[in-house]
Amino acid sequence: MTTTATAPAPSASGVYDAFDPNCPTRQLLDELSDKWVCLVLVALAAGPLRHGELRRRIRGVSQKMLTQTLRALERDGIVERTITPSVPVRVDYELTPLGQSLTSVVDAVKVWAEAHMDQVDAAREDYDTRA
Amino acid sequence: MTTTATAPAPSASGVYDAFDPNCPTRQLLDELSDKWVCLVLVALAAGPLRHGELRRRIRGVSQKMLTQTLRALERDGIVERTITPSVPVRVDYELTPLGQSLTSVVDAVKVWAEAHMDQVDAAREDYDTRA
DNA sequence: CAGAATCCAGGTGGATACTG
DNA sequence: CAGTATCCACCTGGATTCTG
Repeated sequence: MTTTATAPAPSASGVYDAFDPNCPTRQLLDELSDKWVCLVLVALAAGPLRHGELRRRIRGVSQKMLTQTLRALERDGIVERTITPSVPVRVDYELTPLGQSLTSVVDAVKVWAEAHMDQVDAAREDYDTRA
Repeated sequence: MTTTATAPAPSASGVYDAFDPNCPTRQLLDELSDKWVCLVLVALAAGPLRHGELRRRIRGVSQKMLTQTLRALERDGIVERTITPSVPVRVDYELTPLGQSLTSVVDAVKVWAEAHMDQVDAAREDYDTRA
């Protein structure tokens, strides 16, 4: 054996399956299935942004959640953090190539939500009135 | 005015924007950005499944979360629930056309996670050792 | 401006037991 | 089998305060 000391390998081979609760992809899927992750990535799709710019773009995120989300994404190699040691420190975040591939995927979820909101609303109304 | 009694319209027009914390799509995005939603939809992509079959497929879901997830999806018009009043009641769940369009989208997230797990792992190791 | 640290209310979700 | 109802431990995440 070379790697995996604690993490139980997908299935001894190289096959990952998120349906398996012990597969590491299950945890990754959970991490990516997040409102903030989606919004952060989509916001960065247009280009690098500073911490404050992101907060202004994604209205409603607390500073804590934004930092937390960015840290996790940075650790996963999805986002890159660049520090410019100027007087007030300047920190920029931008998508890595890996991050760009993920962004196009999660962006679709956001787009879907915005595109089908009306249908969903109609369905809810129908469901609720039907009791 | 015709509809929207309580919900604040997107922006008086028909433009939805999940970046707006008051836009209903923000809440919808949050609802869809869920591990279980993703797994349930992908599981149903292959065809209708019963409650128990879903539980067996998505190992690790508690019965409570599965029911809760299915109810929300049903209300949103994404999943359809069919009851067959046999002796032990039979309940089948299947994707609606709306649900099918969403499934192809969230499936991509699951696929991405499974396809890039190695890269993410490598990035994490690098990040952690670099301290 | 970026972010680390604390405090803590409230939501999340698992386990368990019970109904039809 | 499908589903509801409770109980409750744990975690999430917002607000606040403080540092470089």
